[in-house]
Amino acid sequence: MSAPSSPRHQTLLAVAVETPQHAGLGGTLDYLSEQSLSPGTLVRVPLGKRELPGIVWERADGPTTDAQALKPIRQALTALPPLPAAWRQLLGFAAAYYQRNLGELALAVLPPELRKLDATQLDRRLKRLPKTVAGLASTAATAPRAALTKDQSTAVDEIGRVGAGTCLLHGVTGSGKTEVYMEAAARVLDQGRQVLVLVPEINLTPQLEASFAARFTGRRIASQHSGMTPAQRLSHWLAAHLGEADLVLGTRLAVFAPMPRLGLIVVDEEHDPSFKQQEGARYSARDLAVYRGKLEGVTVVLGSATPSLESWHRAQRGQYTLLPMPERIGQGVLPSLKVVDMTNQPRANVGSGDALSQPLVHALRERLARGEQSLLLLNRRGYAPVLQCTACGWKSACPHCSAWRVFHKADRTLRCHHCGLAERVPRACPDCGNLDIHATGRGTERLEEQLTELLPGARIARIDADSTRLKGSLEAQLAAVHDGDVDVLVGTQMIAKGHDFRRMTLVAAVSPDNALYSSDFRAPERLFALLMQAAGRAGRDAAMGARSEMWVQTWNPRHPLFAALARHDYAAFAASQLKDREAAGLPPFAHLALLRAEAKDAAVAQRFLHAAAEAAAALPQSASVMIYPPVPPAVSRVADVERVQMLLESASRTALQHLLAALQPQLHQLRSSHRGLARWAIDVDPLAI
DNA sequence: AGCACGCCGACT
DNA sequence: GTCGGCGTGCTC
Repeated sequence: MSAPSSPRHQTLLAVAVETPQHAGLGGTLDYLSEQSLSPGTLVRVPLGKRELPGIVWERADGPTTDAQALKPIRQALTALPPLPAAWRQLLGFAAAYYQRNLGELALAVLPPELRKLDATQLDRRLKRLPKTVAGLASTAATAPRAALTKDQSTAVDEIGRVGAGTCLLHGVTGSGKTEVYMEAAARVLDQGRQVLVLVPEINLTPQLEASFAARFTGRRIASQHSGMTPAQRLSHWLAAHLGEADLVLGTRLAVFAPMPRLGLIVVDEEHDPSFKQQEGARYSARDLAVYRGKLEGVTVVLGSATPSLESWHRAQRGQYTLLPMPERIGQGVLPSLKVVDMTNQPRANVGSGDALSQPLVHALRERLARGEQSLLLLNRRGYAPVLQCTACGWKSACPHCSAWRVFHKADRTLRCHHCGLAERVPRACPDCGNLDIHATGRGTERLEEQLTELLPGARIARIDADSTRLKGSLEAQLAAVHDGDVDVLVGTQMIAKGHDFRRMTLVAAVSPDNALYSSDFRAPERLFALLMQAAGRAGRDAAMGARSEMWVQTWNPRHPLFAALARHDYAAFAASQLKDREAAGLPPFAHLALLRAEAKDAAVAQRFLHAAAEAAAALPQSASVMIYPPVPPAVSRVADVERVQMLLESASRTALQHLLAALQPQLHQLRSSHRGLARWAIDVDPLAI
């Protein structure tokens, strides 16, 4: 006869478990355990009929749930050192700030492979770890090191001096920011501490990895990005967590890598929108990096040639230490700006889809004759953004989205860039049978085609999301450009990032105007960053730098953005933008949150948000928060799902936070009274509104 | 979110 | 007679 649940002493544990927020289960769940486990311990717990991974958390002295009903944990994975207090604090803060369930976020940022393991499997992985860790040590030949410039060594000294604070390293392209990161990292590594480096995109990791590997021969470098295999992700993460890795390099999710000896955090290209997660928990890895720095008492270095206005503003107010590096290394000169006033160009030239003005074509021919390279930027892939029937006015609308389908000439398809629907392009108008369908506007494919006509014999290449779909093709195409096999390169913004083209003496923005008057309040900031970055592609070679040019074709030649760009004057641009933002009550002078709702029927989403607005307005916490009426976003329907969003705005971040926290439970309730609502989500500090 | 239970239509 | 549609409800 077996005694059911002997009165053995059972301790009460709070466990963070992956329960979606709409499950109505907040914070942590309570479980029983035979042994007392320290917070941060990975456990496996029963939830309903399932067994899920969880993390032991600090237990708030809340009401003790009916102890009889509590279930015991299934397993404690004590072979893994507990996730440190600083990590738990970071996750606790992030979950609260971005309005997500703690367990959902905490488990989501662990390597997916780790969540699946039981104690036995974990033991096995940990036994094998020393071997993988040994493989992390850089075996690259140590690169010869150039002496630091005065700006660089000043910056490095400042970073060392700042202690627990944030530095904004404002260095123009080519000023050698990477050298500063590495030198600052070297000092920290020499103290036996770890360094975390965040980059915006996977594409940029191999490059930086190579630089760090060459600078730190023998050091163990771990990576964290979504391009790794699950097994790699896990072993590199374990190396970070166990303090076996010296450097951790990765994309935004790396901000959550536990590092027991953390001594420095670097965020490269801190202005890059990729640091903001755009689905699920919409966190900003850059902002969390700053918070983590404070939490762990380590220096955070934010680097950019064109800082985000948020960071710049903080630097101006003395909250961040500004480290300016205005000079390019090796006599590199920034290219001079040529603004083509499109209002002065012959109509025939600009009317019918010709993207290029005569002066620009002339400049391209000059480069061609001299054997130099040119780069043309056009932020729209495909051949033409829309097809139109000349007889009845039919347009190539997507049946599932409120957007036009883009004409891709290469494979004769109409493609929706929102839902992915691709169909063969119709030979005649589907509505009236007219054979004359007109391609309106231009994308990179069409620009490439036009260049082929305008520059006979020139070797023209195109790099965009379509031309680089296959793995490794981006690298191959970039290599072709480097090897001089390309005269004119056409591409979207993806080529403006991080690649140096030594023989490039002309960079042109073909059609940047839409960003100037976009409804997206960050569009000018992004355009300026893109153009500065693109300009930085040219003129790195001192000999060629002198005749390097940045061209801009615009209908608004007097726009102050171009004046600032001509002087490469980020500070002036930022000042004027900040003035606009202040006048308009936008970040960094106000704090924003979006409440988004999705439904098959737009009216359902509308009603839900209206109810949410009423509920919010009735809360005492809404006192200093502006609640705007729900509106559809620019593209309101995607894949037959209608979207509506509501803006909340406040001068006080805390006030906004309090309102969101108070509103959340009400939103869960409202959901049940709004049948047909697909989902809702809160986006704190949204990039676009 | 999963994963149950639960109550109505076309098949071996 | 059962297999299975997804509506409703619960998970410490």
